[in-house]
Amino acid sequence: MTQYKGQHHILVAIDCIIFGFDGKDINLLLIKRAFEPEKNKWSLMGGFLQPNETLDEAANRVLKQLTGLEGVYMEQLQVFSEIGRDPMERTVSVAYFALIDLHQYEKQISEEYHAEWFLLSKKPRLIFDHDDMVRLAQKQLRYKAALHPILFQLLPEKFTIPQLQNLYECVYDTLFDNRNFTRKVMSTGLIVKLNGKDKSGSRKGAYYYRLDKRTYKVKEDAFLNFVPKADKFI
Amino acid sequence: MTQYKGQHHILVAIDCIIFGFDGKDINLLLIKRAFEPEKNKWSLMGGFLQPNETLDEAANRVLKQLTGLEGVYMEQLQVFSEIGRDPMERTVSVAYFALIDLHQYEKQISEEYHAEWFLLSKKPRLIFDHDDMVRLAQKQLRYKAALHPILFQLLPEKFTIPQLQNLYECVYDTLFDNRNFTRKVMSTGLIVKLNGKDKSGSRKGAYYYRLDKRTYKVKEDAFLNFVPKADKFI
DNA sequence: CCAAAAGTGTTTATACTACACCCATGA
DNA sequence: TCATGGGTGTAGTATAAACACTTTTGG
Repeated sequence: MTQYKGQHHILVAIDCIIFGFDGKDINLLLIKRAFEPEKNKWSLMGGFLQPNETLDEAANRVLKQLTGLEGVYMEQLQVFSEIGRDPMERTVSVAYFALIDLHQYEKQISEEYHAEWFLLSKKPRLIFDHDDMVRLAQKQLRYKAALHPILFQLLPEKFTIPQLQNLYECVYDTLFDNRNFTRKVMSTGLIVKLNGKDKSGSRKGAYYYRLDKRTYKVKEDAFLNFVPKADKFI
Repeated sequence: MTQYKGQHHILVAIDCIIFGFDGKDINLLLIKRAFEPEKNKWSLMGGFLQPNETLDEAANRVLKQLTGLEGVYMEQLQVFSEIGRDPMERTVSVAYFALIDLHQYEKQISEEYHAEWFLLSKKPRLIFDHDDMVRLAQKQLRYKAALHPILFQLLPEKFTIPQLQNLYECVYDTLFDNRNFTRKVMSTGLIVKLNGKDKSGSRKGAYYYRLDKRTYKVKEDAFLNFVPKADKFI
């Protein structure tokens, strides 16, 4: 077989918006770009699509390079294709966003990229259109998390309800009633109480829970409602 | 400025899943592919991304070529990037889905593409991964329409409530209670009663309504609930 | 006057919201 | 013993669901 004649071939990149939760705040993993243009500026972790991989594979490859993690929650966000978005040459970039428990993050792996976690509220200005990508990812995170239980992906295996509520409060930048929140979460059957307690947050200690993976698979796509008046925040 | 060295440049295509509503059923606009490979097979309307346009612009260009319509509802769906998806050469394709009132469709424009409307339930097998694209678009249509009033895009300016309900019933392949449906739609303030009646569907006739564009702009992103137990259908 | 679709209200059940006190513990 | 965060219940309100009859009119 021959090729399509006279068509313009261009670079296809992927960029990953990597969100992490440190127990207190939402963070964003950024690198110092290693090559021109915009060398040494803060940037999302990215790369070019290779001939032998799909976009999902490319995104997972990039994520693994930076964090050492595999099997992470990740979804395609949107393609960015403004003509001058990369001043070097025409490049379209497929943005992915990923959610990880940042305590699983392996620092040594990322050091070769000069990676750093930034509070989402204090991130530096990024290169190209990466600020737009982050903004859109944040919006999508709020949208999706209002309907589906994806935020569990940001927590460790064992977590407490106050931690979970705090996470939701971070994402929506508001406070929820803890009685209503607990009741809603419990009513989904998504979490299972464990024996131990986490004593780091208080004298009394808060019970650990874990995800019920069976229920999670069933309810991943169901419409939930942990977030009162969710559409006000989106 | 020079270019990125040693990177693989590839073709970027766009493909449009165009949904229309004829008052009775959801339809899909397809063309007979005009060139090899898979010449004369049924296909989505598509094209290659040109150097001087963004993806959104490319999608709108393609849609206009085929239907003559501009300013149509359209959203980026997903990029398809399986390695062998186009046997001719590596191509990633950005799928868009569009919603149009098919009575506005200009037949003569499309004749040069041998375009035809197909009942969604009776569409032929399509080339490449276009069947996957249609399946995903259908899923996204159900998802989005369960939350946001996008289905109005499929109706003419003047429409009746029975028409609207019938449209929802088509999309979700189920029946709704007409009293509850009417009440919900009316309570949103999205539609305005007109004087005339549509007598084509019954002796008694059904009042025409139109969208209140001001309210529509405000509520486009709000979570609505025309669809009872929506998550059962997604 | 009859067939066929349009239009309209009420009751019940469920889900959501608001709200405040006691508990357990380590220092 | 006290300061701190964790855990729990109830009553009121709003929203959604289930349900059936009357209206209109062309033939």
